[in-house]
Amino acid sequence: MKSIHPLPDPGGLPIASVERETGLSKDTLRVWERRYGFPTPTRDANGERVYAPDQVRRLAQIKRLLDRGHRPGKLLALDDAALAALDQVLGASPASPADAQLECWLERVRNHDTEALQRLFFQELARRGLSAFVQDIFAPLIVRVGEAWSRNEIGIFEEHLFSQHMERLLRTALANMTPTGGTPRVLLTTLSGEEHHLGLLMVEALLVTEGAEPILLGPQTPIEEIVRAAQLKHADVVCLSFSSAFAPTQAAKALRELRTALPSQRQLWAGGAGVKGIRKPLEGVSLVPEFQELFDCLAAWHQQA
Amino acid sequence: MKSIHPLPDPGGLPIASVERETGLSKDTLRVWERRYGFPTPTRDANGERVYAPDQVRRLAQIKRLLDRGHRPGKLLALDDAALAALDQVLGASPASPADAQLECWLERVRNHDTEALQRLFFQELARRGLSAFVQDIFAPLIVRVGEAWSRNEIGIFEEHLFSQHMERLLRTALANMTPTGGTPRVLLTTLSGEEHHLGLLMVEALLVTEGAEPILLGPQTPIEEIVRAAQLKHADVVCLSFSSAFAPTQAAKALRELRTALPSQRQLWAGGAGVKGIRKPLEGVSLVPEFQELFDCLAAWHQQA
DNA sequence: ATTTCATATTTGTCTAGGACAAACTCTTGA
DNA sequence: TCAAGAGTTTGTCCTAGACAAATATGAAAT
Repeated sequence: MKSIHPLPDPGGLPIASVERETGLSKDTLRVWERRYGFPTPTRDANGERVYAPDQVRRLAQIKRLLDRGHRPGKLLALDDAALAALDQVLGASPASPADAQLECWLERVRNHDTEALQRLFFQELARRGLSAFVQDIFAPLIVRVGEAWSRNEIGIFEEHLFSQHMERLLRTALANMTPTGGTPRVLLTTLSGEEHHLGLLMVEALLVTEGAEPILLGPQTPIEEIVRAAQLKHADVVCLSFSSAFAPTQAAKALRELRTALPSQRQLWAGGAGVKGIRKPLEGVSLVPEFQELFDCLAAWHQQA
Repeated sequence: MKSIHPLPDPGGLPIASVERETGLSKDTLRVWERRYGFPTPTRDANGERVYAPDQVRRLAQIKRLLDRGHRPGKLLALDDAALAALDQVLGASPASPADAQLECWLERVRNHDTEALQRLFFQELARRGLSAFVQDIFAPLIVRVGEAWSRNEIGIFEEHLFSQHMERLLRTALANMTPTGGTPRVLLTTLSGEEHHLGLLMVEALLVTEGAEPILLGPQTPIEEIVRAAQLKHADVVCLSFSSAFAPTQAAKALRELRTALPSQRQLWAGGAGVKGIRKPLEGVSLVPEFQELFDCLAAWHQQA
């Protein structure tokens, strides 16, 4: 019974922690080491791998690029500079008007200035409305914060404080809306193993503004229970959220399983960065990598009904 | 990238799915098979394990009993009947005056009647006030729901729906209070490995009603980040929450470590069912197994200041 | 009768390569 | 421009041994 968090004495992490932090399985971590010579964990007195924090961050960075479609063979051969360059390519993408604004938010996150964040939140919410706020500010901001963390620009504490504060604000905004009786009824949850739940809140916000009725189930529901919940709550649609940490092949597998277990008249939608890695379309499953497609799905549902 | 013959047979599951559904790691599943002769998966054309749905259900049941404190060696030797019997055992709780009322709430949870729960919530909140509501209704109710789940009286779905709904209601109630500027400033979080976060919300509610200023950091913060957060946010107190699922020895170890890493002028409080198993008092750490003690701690702080 | 310590058992996670099918890339031919 | 085939890359699964942390057991001491 090895302890789960072998208190990082020298600041190195054991393989289980690295799996949790990066979303790369233990098997993958070991096989990369064997094949590509990276990462290069040291060993503790017991012969077990100990990963340096720098390498963990690098693994997280590689994982992000992997999710964007790059291949391991290429990425693992690159050095820090080339990796950072690739990271910037997409990050600095279109110097969009909102870009400077996001940087402004990010600065507040870095300084853990919760009061300023709160002010910005209500200001932008009033200006844009909930739906546009979530799409233009909130979602990109979460991505940026994740990137900033993997680049070591902010710590776990800043990331947690940001998430917690944003969750509170978003829930406050949602509390004032009355979502009863709309259609379609959408069951919202994540699969076991997926911990990120801010995505669910964002989807809930969009659904509410579109007049649908979300049924928020919280994260980590086993497939069998999702099926039962959909039936008992008379859901028209089951919508799952996948973060980029969720392995696309696992996601596809689980979706296929769920699709066969679910009565065919209930639709199945899958959203989040985690579905971008699914290339082949799955029969009877609507993939919703971007929020925009969510509106298409809603429209299609209404037309069908 | 092994795929998993997704559903060739009517319902055998590959090991990865069983891991996801039961929460037992692949390693554990394999070593149980080796040691105890259970489970007994068949093999597909490819030599890979295929688990029968019945066995998966049984594994989930075993996992529940495991979390309740039973040991694998015993459980895996039992047959279906004995296992079911163990599931029922925990039954009779002491009949307290509020007992009938809690039973009434519980009935609503069983029927996933969210509207009735919402009505009850606001009714009781208005009658008792936030602080008494949390202590007399909310906290005991969470315990009951957990028990009901482990007795298999309710499913994961009902438990999730309840948690999610209660979290929303509690946050709504908290949103209307203005917690700025109070003392002491209390940093609220859980350690890595501890997922239950409703306890944090409850503590937040109590602190707010007492005029203190909670700083909610969300769950799963590593120790070094807690130290940094306490410093940067000028927290007077660091308060951690431990659910009963958290091993007491781990908790004690982590608390000792945190205590030495934290400047001595910052107090350290540890609350929740998980600290009840800590026998020895820890120097410089206030153990707060019940909410009542939280008020004592607050009073002591004010006196000292 | 309870606490404390030392010893024995139980139990989950780690290790090592080898193997293989699915996913992906690249070529070839219409 | 697309389709089919051949070749490469890549993640997950396999076996079986090892070991430390967690827990149980028994003996000695308060």
